Amino acid sequence: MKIAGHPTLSYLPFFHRHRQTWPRCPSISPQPLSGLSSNTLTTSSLTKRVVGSLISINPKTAFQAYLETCVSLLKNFSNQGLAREGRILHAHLLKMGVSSNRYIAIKLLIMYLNCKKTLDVDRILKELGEFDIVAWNCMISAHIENGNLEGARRLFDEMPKRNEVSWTALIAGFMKFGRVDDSMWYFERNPFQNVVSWTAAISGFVQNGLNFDALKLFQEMLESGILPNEVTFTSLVRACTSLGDTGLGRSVFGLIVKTGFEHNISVCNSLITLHLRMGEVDLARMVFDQMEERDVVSWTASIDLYIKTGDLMEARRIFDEMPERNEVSWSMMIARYNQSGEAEEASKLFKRMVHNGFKPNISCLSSILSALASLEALLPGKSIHGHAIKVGIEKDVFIGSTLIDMYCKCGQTLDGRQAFDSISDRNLVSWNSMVAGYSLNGQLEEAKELFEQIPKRNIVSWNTIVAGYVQNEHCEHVLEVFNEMLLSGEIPNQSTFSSVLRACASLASIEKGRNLHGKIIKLGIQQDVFVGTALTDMYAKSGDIVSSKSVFNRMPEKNEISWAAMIQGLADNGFAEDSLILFEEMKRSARVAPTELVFLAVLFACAHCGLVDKGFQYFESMERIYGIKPRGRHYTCMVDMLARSGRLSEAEKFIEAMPFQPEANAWAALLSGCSIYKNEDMAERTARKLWELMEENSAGYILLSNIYASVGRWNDVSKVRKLMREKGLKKIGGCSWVEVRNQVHSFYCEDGCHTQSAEIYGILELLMSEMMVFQNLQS
DNA sequence: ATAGGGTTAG
Repeated sequence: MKIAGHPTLSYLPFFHRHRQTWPRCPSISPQPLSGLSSNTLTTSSLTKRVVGSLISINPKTAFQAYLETCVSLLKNFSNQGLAREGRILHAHLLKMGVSSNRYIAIKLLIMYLNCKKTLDVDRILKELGEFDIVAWNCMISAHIENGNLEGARRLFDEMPKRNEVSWTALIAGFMKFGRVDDSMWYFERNPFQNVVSWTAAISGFVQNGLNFDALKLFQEMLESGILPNEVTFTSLVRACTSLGDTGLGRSVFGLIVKTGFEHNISVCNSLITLHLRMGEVDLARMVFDQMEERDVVSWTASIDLYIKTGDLMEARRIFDEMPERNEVSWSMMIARYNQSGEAEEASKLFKRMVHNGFKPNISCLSSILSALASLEALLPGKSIHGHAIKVGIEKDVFIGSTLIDMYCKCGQTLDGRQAFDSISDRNLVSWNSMVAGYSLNGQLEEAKELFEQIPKRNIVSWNTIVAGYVQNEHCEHVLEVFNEMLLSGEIPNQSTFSSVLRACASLASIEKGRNLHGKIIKLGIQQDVFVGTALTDMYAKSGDIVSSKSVFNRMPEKNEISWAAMIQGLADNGFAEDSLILFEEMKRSARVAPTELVFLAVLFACAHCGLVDKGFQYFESMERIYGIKPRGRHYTCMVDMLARSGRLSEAEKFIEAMPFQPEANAWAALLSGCSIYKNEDMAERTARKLWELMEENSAGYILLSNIYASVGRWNDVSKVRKLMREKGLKKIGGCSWVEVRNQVHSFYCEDGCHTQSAEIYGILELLMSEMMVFQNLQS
């Protein structure tokens, strides 16, 4: 609401000093309970308006501003059900002689209605005259705003006379709450059919996702001789946007130009989004540039102009500099940060949004919950959950699905499941999130069971379960699930291949991997970063470093994970020097900075080249140049590096000087160095340290017993083994496997695991005897 | 009566 002759902000300090001269006003705005529940109408905005009315030279404007202030207050009281404050204001208005002003009277009516003061409602209705249709219509709107559709319908039936506004209010009201059939019942019986009622129905269809029906209704409207206006077109464009039909969008765009509505601000706003959704960034920019006037919606829509070109910084600049922001602008920016993987910034922006008095709605809350999920921030997530319960939206699909994600990413699958169960209208995202949540927390059985129950699976469901098998190291089953997926008719995408290739990498199953590579090329998705990275990794892990390099070199886009895979791959395959050369190349040319993972590969390469000093240089540069705090694994790498090169006392000093508790593997690396370089004293010390750390970790015991075994200390070996048995720790058996006719056959240390082991041993014996015969013949 | 914003898999 703009007031003519509104003073500039520089007048404000003056009035702050004289605020007490303003006649006592009933508690202007109730103090917000917390940042979240604050109302958008703040005390300062009211003061500004009152101040404006006082110093305005034009008395007519001042009076208007005064009325508007009262109306804002009434609205505020009405929304919060503050009947007492409302009564005080009513008395004030009576004294000022404006309570009979029709505009004010109607607002008073709505206030009493919302505060459920039926007696006052009846009194005002009588004062206005029972046949005041506007008053009745306002009451209907107020009921609809509160979601009380039956109340609205009752009033509609009771009212002595109805006009086109009454009918349209009901049509739009039912649409707003998803009751399309009820809405159409009134639409068909409406005696006042005009553009507005038709448009209400069309936009209602669009709001409820019935885009095609909206288009059909539009056609019917044209056939019945009613001409569309700018509002009709805005809704129509939105329908095209949701349908994603380029041809349809173009023809509607053509119709708009032909009928001369292309300069309307709302039409342009919807067109910007249409063009952006169709991938026509230039067209969208053209519409935006040619607009004569722009509003919050235009600016908000223009943020995506930069998001489409991948320029998040520029989008943020637009957001910061746009002339006005509302809750949708904030939500949009928060969502974009979250989608770009900048959850931290999203969360910062959310705090600022609440601080600035904006009320986050469902969309915004689900974005922020998603951001908190990736930050694994349980407490803030819980507080948002609490807020959602307080305002009664915890059963919403979007809120519920993001709550599942948030709780599960924080390791709380039970709470996640509770969120899943409480969603009133579950969709595929809810199901997929829950399946993902289970497999993320190692509950693969629960994940499988839930996956089976999904009513209608989509590509994400399949990818989730495939990824679940990979995460939980059931790689041998991944290919079975993948085949099942193919049989179900689902076409795999880059995400699927990324997981399945990871399984092949850990199985070192080169044949399967090559086969998948072929499928990838057939589907034309070999350009994808994730696919390229997974292929590079798979070939490297399977020992085919030539193919690995060739895939890597051909990747049109590389991220930090791609570089890490190649650097690690080279080091693993014994090309440590090449690995370090590649790392230097990455620092020179890549657009991405080295990460923890890359450094781990680099340190590993140094350890295997014996380049201790260079390793130290890299280690030291991690924090100094790149701001990456070395983790336990990096320290272990360094200990290994020193121990391998025989610099045992340095290794021991290094491990003692660590800022946090070392990994068990670090001690094990040192111990292994001790056994290679025969340092009995240090071995004894180190073994004791390892003992202390080895409380519940069977891997540590195994390391220790292996090291004892390697130096022939069999007494100690049996001591360790005995201790393990006492503690109930089971040795994880070694495993080996072969691939025969697309099926992986696994063999474990314990005999007889394979179903055909008897036959296999029979054949083995036969082969052995033949070999013996052959050997005897030769000698 | 309208336009701009939301959740899941790698």
